[in-house]
Amino acid sequence: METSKTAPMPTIRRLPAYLRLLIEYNRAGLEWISTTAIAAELDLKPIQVRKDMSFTGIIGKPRKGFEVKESISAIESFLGWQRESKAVLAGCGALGSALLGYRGFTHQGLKIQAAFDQSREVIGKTIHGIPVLDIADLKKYVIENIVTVGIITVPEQFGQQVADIMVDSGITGLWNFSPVKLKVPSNITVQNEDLSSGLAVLSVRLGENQNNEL
Amino acid sequence: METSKTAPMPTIRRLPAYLRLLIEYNRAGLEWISTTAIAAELDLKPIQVRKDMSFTGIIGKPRKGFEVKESISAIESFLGWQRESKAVLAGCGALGSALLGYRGFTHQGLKIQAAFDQSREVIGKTIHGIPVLDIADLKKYVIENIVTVGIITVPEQFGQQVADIMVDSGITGLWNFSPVKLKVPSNITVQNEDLSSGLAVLSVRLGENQNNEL
DNA sequence: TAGATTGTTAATCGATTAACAATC
DNA sequence: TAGATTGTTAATCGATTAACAATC
Repeated sequence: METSKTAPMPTIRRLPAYLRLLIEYNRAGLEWISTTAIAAELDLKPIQVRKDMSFTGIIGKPRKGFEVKESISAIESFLGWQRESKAVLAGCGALGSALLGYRGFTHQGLKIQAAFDQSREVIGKTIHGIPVLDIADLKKYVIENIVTVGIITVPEQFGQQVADIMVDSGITGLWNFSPVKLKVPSNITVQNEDLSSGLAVLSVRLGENQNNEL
Repeated sequence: METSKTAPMPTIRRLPAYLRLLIEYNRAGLEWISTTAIAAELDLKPIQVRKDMSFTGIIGKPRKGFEVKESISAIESFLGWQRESKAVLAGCGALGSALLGYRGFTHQGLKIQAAFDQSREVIGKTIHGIPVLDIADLKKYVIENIVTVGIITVPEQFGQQVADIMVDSGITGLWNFSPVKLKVPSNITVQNEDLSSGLAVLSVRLGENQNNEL
């Protein structure tokens, strides 16, 4: 059976920006939004926004556009953000702590329930209201609490090790902020975040611009 | 004149990972590396690595591959990472502080010289060795120190305002971590980092896998 | 030599964009 | 009604991959 094809990754990556805008519109009391408006706001082409929206299954109305509230639900549901996934975070350094403090995740289907670290100095404490536990207890915690997502913010050299523990505990989704290519079984979903990629793009584009200005 | 075409963005985004691997190889005392090896390590196809490498201008040797040291220079030079760009960071919250603490930037052509904030509580202090100044003095500082890159880690509602100040000060590259579409003149390079995009991809892929397992 | 690896040209694949009829 | 906007099908564009001769 040929079900509706899964959305292209670039589409998936753009949806959160649409969602943010829709929520703003909703807060402002607006009931309809056109892809023309979304595109203008986000510096995209209307046709692209329309294509993207179509993947979520929502249907618009000629002349009016899309119902704001309905679109919010459609995107949230498409992304699986209406129901929360339980997550744990390993590595309470600067970046880990920053993520623990990010309140937006609650609206993005992610509930960070506990953080883990090696260091005596943070174990037992609380960061932004989230308890920090001994990393030795991670497996037990994950099994008892049916955690599905693991966030990895440990230093590079511990990345693989922590991933192994998480996978071994039954976690199936890894959000990896360490600059290591993790080796995991094929049934595990890994999403890598790599700041250097973005910096590389910035650097190259800055260089190009400088040349153009000569 | 048709100079060598500029590299595709996906290529640029992959180069830092190659660079990291090459540096590891170099540290291990290895002198040559093949694209086959790079690909195996990073879970890519050799042909893709070869194509990517070709954009940096480096030339390999049949049967041996690429000279490690030479490749490091080639990528660093391609990315413009051998000479440092001066940067300032605005917004010393959790994320901003985390970035200030990231030591890797020095090898990636980025020198964060100063941080700026609104809050009396942090102004005058130092975060990871970097002085925090009053955001009111940003313009003066940027002009005096010929800063070219601005890192934006302020809360959403201040993003545009801070970008305006930076652009007004003469900064030409913005690395934007606030989830706002910045409106800036066309000669300004903006690189947006958006955590929600990555989370969206993770969520969707996790959802797909769950379905497959039923 | 044999064979691993390179660099280049061509084919394929997938995402974006254009075109346009349908709708209110 | 006129015209803005939708949804869909087709064309274009750009990145990835395949094919293969050249090299050491």
